[in-house]
Amino acid sequence: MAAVDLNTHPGHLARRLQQAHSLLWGAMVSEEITSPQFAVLNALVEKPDIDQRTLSEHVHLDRSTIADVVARLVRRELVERVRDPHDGRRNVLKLSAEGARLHRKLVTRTTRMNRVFLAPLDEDEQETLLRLIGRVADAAEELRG
Amino acid sequence: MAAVDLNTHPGHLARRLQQAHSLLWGAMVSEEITSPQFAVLNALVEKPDIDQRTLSEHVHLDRSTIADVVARLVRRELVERVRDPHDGRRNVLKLSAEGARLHRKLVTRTTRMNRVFLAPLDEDEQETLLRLIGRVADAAEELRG
DNA sequence: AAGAATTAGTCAGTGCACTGAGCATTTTCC
DNA sequence: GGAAAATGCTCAGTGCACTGACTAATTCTT
Repeated sequence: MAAVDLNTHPGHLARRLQQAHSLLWGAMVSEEITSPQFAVLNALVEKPDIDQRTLSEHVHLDRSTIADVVARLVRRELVERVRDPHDGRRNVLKLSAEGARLHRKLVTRTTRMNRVFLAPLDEDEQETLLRLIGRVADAAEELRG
Repeated sequence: MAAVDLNTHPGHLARRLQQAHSLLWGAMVSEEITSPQFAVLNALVEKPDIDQRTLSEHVHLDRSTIADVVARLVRRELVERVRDPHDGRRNVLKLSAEGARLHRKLVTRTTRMNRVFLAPLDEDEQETLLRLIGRVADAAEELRG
């Protein structure tokens, strides 16, 4: 059996896309805070005082990964994590003042970065790309959601 | 500053896409061999006897990561790695018989999996998605290639 | 031919991401 | 009210992916 053309494999392309993105992120947004960490900060701006499970649904990461990412943000004092007094299983999360400040700064940078990242495509193509990826990801997550 | 809609962020979508893919891969293709490992096997079918650097260009992974992935394939005896007698810096890689056999088996499975993964899109949309991702990834890799 | 520069690979360190097992705390059901 | 089920989190283990520092081998330059 002959070799396959990996450029027709969405998984391979997705990995390349993500990799290219994280490289550009490091150059244009932050070397300290990663894209998943930003996703967590952003979710906490939108919904303060949520627990880790709810957070994990919001940013589409599993509980273990969330625990790791949050631990790093806590270590940097960007997020506070306290046991919920009403339910001893939950950790309640909230942004620190520093975390909120950093989020504000990164929002403008990510906006700029996204423009550069998608610059090879025209407006319509950009919109199409985001929509199509969203549909495939939604459907696949549905399969074992 | 208000929170941002992560669904307009290509990096976040790319991560979700890749994650969803690797989940489906585990279910439909193999729990033993990962998608990057398959990419390496596939590259060695196409170009036998290449060294790790050349391989890393083919599958778009950096040298450290390639070394890890190849080490796992060597451990499973799917790939052989020997020092190039003509150039003592290089490792020459080749598939074992078992590696070639496994590659054949996985090619049919990945084809089936890709169909399922992209099923939410019609033919045109599938082709568009792959083309657009490819263009963005190519351009971004170009920036610091 | 000797020293400098380049090239291939390895290694340590960090971070993302999953699974599966286990622990503690609710909640549910009798 | 107490056993069983469900829920939230943690921990160990594996794999991908990068950077930066290092080693060894080859090639280039003079």
